[in-house]
Amino acid sequence: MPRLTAEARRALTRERREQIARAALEVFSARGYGEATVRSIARRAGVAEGTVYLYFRGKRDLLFAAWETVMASAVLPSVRRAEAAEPGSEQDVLAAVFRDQFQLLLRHGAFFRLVVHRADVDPDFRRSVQVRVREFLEEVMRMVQQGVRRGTLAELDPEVVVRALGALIRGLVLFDRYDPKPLFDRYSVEAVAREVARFVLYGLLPRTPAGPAAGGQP
Amino acid sequence: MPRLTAEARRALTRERREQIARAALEVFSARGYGEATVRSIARRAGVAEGTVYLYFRGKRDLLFAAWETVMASAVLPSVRRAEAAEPGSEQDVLAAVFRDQFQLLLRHGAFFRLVVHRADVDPDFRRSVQVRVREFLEEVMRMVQQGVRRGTLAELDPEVVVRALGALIRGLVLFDRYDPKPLFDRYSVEAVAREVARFVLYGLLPRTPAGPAAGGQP
Amino acid sequence: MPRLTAEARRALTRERREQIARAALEVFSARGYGEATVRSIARRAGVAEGTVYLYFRGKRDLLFAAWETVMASAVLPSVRRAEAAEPGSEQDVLAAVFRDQFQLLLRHGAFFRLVVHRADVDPDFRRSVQVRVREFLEEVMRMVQQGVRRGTLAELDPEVVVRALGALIRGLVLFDRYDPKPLFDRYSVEAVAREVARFVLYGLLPRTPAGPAAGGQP
Amino acid sequence: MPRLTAEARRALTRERREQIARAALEVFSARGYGEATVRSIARRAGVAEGTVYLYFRGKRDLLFAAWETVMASAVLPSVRRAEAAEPGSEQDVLAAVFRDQFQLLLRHGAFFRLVVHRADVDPDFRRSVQVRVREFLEEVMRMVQQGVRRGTLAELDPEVVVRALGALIRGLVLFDRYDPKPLFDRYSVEAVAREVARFVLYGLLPRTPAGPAAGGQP
DNA sequence: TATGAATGAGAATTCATTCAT
DNA sequence: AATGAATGAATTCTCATTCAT
Repeated sequence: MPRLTAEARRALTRERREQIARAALEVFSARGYGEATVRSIARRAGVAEGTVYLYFRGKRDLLFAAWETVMASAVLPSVRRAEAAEPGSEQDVLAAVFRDQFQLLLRHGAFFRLVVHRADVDPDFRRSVQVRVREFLEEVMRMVQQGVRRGTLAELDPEVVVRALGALIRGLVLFDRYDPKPLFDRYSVEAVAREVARFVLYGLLPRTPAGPAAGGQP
Repeated sequence: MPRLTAEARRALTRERREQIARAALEVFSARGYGEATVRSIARRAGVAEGTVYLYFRGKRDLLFAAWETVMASAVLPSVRRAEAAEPGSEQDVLAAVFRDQFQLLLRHGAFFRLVVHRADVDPDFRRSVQVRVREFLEEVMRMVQQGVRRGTLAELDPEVVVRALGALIRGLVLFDRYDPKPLFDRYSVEAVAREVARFVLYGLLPRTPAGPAAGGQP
Repeated sequence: MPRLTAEARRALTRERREQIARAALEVFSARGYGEATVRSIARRAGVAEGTVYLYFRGKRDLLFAAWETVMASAVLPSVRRAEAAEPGSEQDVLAAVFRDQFQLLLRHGAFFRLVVHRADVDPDFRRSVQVRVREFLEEVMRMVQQGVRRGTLAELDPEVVVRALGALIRGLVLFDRYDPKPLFDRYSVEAVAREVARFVLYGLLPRTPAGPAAGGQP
Repeated sequence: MPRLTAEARRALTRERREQIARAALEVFSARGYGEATVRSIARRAGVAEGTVYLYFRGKRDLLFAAWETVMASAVLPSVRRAEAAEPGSEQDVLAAVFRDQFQLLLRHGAFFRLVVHRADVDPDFRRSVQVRVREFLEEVMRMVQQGVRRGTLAELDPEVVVRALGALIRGLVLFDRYDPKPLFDRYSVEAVAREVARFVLYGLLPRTPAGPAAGGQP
């Protein structure tokens, strides 16, 4: 005897699903995949163990859901937003993108590290991850190509540069935790983003006129 | 009455240990930590299950051993070797370091991804990882500082730059696997190393044809 | 949505616990602690192996539960019951206590022997046993002291006498099994109890025919 | 190439056996049967694990050997010695026997408790134990019967009295450990033996002329 | 004889999943 | 839909025993 419209019911169901998925995200982040138990996820979501199986096929399915939950908190928009909002210098746009990415990765660091590993072990999950990575890379790629076309970026191989930038972003944050003196404990996200942007644009070589790269700048 | 000298015995023991540690490395890399069973490790090492426990305290200990096995294949020396062997341009040294690191990470990619995750879950293991990361970072730091002092490198914040380089190196390789069109499937390690070095030295901004960036191209 | 009231559920849970504890008691009695397997206990209780762990923390916990199960079948009340029900001669009261104790010990002989040993090995379990032993000794002590005060018992050191009686009771039954011609195979519990009471009251020295010791014989 | 005579060799072998059996006794006493490992016994005996199997068929055999080791330290002689050395009063003889038994049981308390339990579980071992128990009981029995014949002991059923005395002896010591205020911590072996002998001879009834047993004594 | 490395059977315990209520 | 008790497969680890040296 349904008292709710089909739509209201579907909304409730979706909400319940998300509630459990969020719980899974938290538990996976804290304990890893193998150590996380369905029971602990159910408890954190405030439902019974059996209930989890009404919304998900099993533990594995919970990982997919947790991943989608994280990705739903906007990876993609960041690039476009940055382009739109800060049409200023190349450097500003770059710094903004860095900042957004850093924030996302920082919030879910442990989970990303789990994902990176888990994708090795579970081919289906790997495909799921790759979809998102591709989307992100394509965005950055477009941006770089545009810069090259406009003449505002050097003619480096975009294939490589794009990946280098991605690696820089993810790597800086994901590995920071293992750093004896973690960067993000000592510098603000803003500051790191600015400095990395400088580095990414001008490289390591000194900019004095005597430097080997001197005069090469417009 | 031992027929073997104490030394010969110790050598055999060490060899056995390494044999099992290598098997653990392989199984962990292929299956992850939770899914790897001591039995499968024993089988791959060609010993009985119980034998594993003669050489290691338990499954967890096998992870530590696998990690040491990987690190024993020289992370650290690579920097010094590069400096010594190629005293030429800054760019050449850098490219050489990149290349060595890439090779190590590529060989044990899945295991590094496991390590990165596992260190989140197991605090003791995290400490074990941090020791090695610190060693590596200190080496690179020395190199960068030297460059700055000599005036051959720009005055960027070394704290940040060092981490950016580390992230670049690890990130490029570790995440390549999740790339829809993996870089290292299409370019040689050598080529990627060269292009990344160019990027790292000169940045993304365009240079005049006379700049040294151009000289790096055939 | 539980179909059963919370109380009904709790009753079922208690019943299940007791069912498994009884099975544990039987298996421990038959095989000892080390040789008893959780699987065999589960089988005897008619449940799956995992179910045991829903009610008990582990094998060790089963031993504690079995011990409480045995002690729940009233050690302590026997003394009071005897005093209340048979207010007649000292000898009759004593015989009644002996009889009750004998019956309890006989029913769970093997388990008591296990307990006596197990308490050596497991300090926590020893404490658990001591609680019950103390309770029993205090009861008997009260009885003896009362007798001395009334002048109906000789002025022996009660500390020693109490323990002698305890030893007599437990010892007679527990060690009977190792007797080549077990006492309790040949005499009724009643008969042994009567004869031991006579011995305990009048000692081994001979008495004149007029002595009360004679009156106890048909 | 035997350098020793067959006899000398046999002596060495016997010594080795005893050395290992003593080690077994110690380890069994400390840890129980299930928890004792052959390795720990070998270590304590100062030999290799494999060596144990040259002298004993297996772990079970070590228990038999430990038991024989204990019994070899004279249970039996005590009664005869007592009779021979102290031909005085009945009470003195009894006290002497008690004393000897107490001492033996106290020295190997934990082991006797293990034996008492172990005999339940292992039928062969039970038979081994019964042989010794029988020997002891027959000795005491002879003593009691003699007393009765001589008219120095009351005409109690000797079957029962013998067992009561045995239970008293073993029980007092074996269970003392579980006593909240252990007797043997507070009284000397001598004192307990004396008081128990008094009890055993005269019983619990008061000896004043007004007492029910009064005048009953020769 | 003596050794101790190797074996592998067996035990306790955990936990994803099912299903009667 | 929701529950959570029950299941039993699978895993880690121990240890008595064997056997090549």
